Amino acid sequence: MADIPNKKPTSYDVAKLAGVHRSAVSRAFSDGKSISDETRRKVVEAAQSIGYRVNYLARGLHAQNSGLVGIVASRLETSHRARQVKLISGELVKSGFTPILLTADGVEDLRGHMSGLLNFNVSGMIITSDTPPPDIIEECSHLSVPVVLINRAPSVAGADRVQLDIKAAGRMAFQMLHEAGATRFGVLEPKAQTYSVVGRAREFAQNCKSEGFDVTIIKTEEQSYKDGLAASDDIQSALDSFDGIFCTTDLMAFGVLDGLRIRHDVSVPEQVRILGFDDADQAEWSGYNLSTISQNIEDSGKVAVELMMKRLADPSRILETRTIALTSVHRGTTHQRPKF
Amino acid sequence: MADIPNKKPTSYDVAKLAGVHRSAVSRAFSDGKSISDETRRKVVEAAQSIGYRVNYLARGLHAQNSGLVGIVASRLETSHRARQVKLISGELVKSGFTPILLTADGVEDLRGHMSGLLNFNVSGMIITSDTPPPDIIEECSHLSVPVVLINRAPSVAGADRVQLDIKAAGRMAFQMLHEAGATRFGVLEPKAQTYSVVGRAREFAQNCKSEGFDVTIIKTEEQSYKDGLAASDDIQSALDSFDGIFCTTDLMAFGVLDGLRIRHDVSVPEQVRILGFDDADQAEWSGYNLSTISQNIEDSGKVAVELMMKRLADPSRILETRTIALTSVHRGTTHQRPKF
DNA sequence: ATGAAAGCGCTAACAC
DNA sequence: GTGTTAGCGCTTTCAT
Repeated sequence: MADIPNKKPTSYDVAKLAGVHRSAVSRAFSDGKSISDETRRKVVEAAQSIGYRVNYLARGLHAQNSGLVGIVASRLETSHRARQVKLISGELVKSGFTPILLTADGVEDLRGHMSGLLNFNVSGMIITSDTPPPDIIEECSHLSVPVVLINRAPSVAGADRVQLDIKAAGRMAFQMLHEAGATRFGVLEPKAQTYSVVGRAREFAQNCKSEGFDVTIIKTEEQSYKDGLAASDDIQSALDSFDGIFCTTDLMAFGVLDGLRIRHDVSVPEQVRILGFDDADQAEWSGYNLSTISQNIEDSGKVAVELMMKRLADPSRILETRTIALTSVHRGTTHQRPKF
Repeated sequence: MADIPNKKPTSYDVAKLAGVHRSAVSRAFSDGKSISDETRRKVVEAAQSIGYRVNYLARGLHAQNSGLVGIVASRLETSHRARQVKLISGELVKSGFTPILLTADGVEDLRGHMSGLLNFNVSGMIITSDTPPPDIIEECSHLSVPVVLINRAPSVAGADRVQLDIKAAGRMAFQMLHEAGATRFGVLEPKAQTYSVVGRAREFAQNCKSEGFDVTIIKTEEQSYKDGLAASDDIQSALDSFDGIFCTTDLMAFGVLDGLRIRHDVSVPEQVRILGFDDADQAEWSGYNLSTISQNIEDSGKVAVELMMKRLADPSRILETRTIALTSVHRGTTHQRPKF
């Protein structure tokens, strides 16, 4: 193994060694080609001996695409997103693709990344960061590169999408809190435009109203732990107005819980019921035991890849939006004290 | 628009449109080539009008590599790892590479992924899952593909590595707990072989002993929240033996804290001081306020990419191991009650 | 500064 | 079943 690492061996080198033609080498490494067992054996052996491997780049030059698929994700550091990306990545690999992961926090990143991915002749893109600018979506569809959007605003056309059912989310949140005995509702709504988060806040409020209850919208800057912590002050300062709060992300719910219990000595769920959204890993930790709504991201990963493959198979098929089921997760912050 | 998405435009199409040769198109899109402003303008214009983009796959066929870099990560769903991957991915992009993300939970996955990456002529790989089998490392170095290992056992040669200073970690953990007044120590050590985690447990124990203190090793199955929770029972059942516990991952520390406080009504840090490791996002949440040791993963991402690029530039340079600085993070579980 | 031509490593269509 | 021959889209000498 003290070889000088020369140039990488090519199919030509293998052919020479095995005493066959380059095309035989190619056949040996592709399925369903007509080649004798004997030849294949010789080729594989020769290949192994010099450490040859098919160059997918060269192969992809011939096929119209590379088998690479771009994933663009934001806020990868959150439990929910990380799990989602892991799943998507796994699904892609399972289907024979190779995932390129790019993280984008902001539309400009996204645009740059999508543009860059195009240069790699990706087979498709799965976006779970921001909503891509229409012109770049346009460009993708022009180049027949499937784009699948996960939980992004339906403001742009030209992409398949997988989405949670926002209306169902709002309704489910209302019901869970209501069944837990709440009648004076509050909901956390981030100022930053995150379509899906803001959407469920609105739907929730809508539900409360149409059922004849009061709702207070508590504005937050963003949608993370510290925003929930800040919101807990608002809640405390008007505690009489609330006995049920829908925190539109689990992260905010954790902040609210910590703020309420530690800063303000408010007891959950006795004084206020708290409901999250996402079913982050921490939701089931004993310290939180948070009731929440789960997005079934296992499905969403599968579905995203499925939609991509369908469009790959038939680029002219009608645009599809698939809805992901929600599951209510009843834990300690809505019904009773956490039990251990 | 309603164009039929034909084949993707090639440099030839652009050339024809701009009235120049294909090579001029190539020059227009590479830096530092001699081409007149006038020609470049024409080319760029023509390219834009038909939506041409350089095909990196074809380009990479010529250059010996693709600009793709593989990242193989395990346990992506943990805050620590997700942050790390995000950073590495960002650093790579900043340096002009494109990250392929593969998640591997287990050595067999790893082997398969590394092998697959080789087919893409990746410029390098950054591994932060398991320790790769020697033969595949061997193959990489034979093909002059740099491999950088992050916090993996030094049992294999042939790869540059970035590592936290295990000895320093053990010492720092001892000091932090000792300075917080602990004299009867415990340390959580996962059975599963995770080099870095087990290593710091051992070093910690070593330090306690050499300073003349008792240490109890508390075995855990793995290294996550539920393992910490389980360990809290062991701690409780021998509470007199402990007043300072080093939880070798933050995740376990959270479990220990929840178990101690909720299940067993033990107060931290009065009865027992708790120290974590990683500085996960949740460590600074008010509910935990966990004292811990931070790995400065910002650095580790940068350094990993740097090592990769250095080896790319000079494949024969001597193998390098870089050590990442540690920072002690004093919060509420070692010194005093959390304040708010 | 530009065009011509060769070739990166592989696959596919065609003969035999 | 196997060899031959064209390319896939791009870059890079080498002339001019």
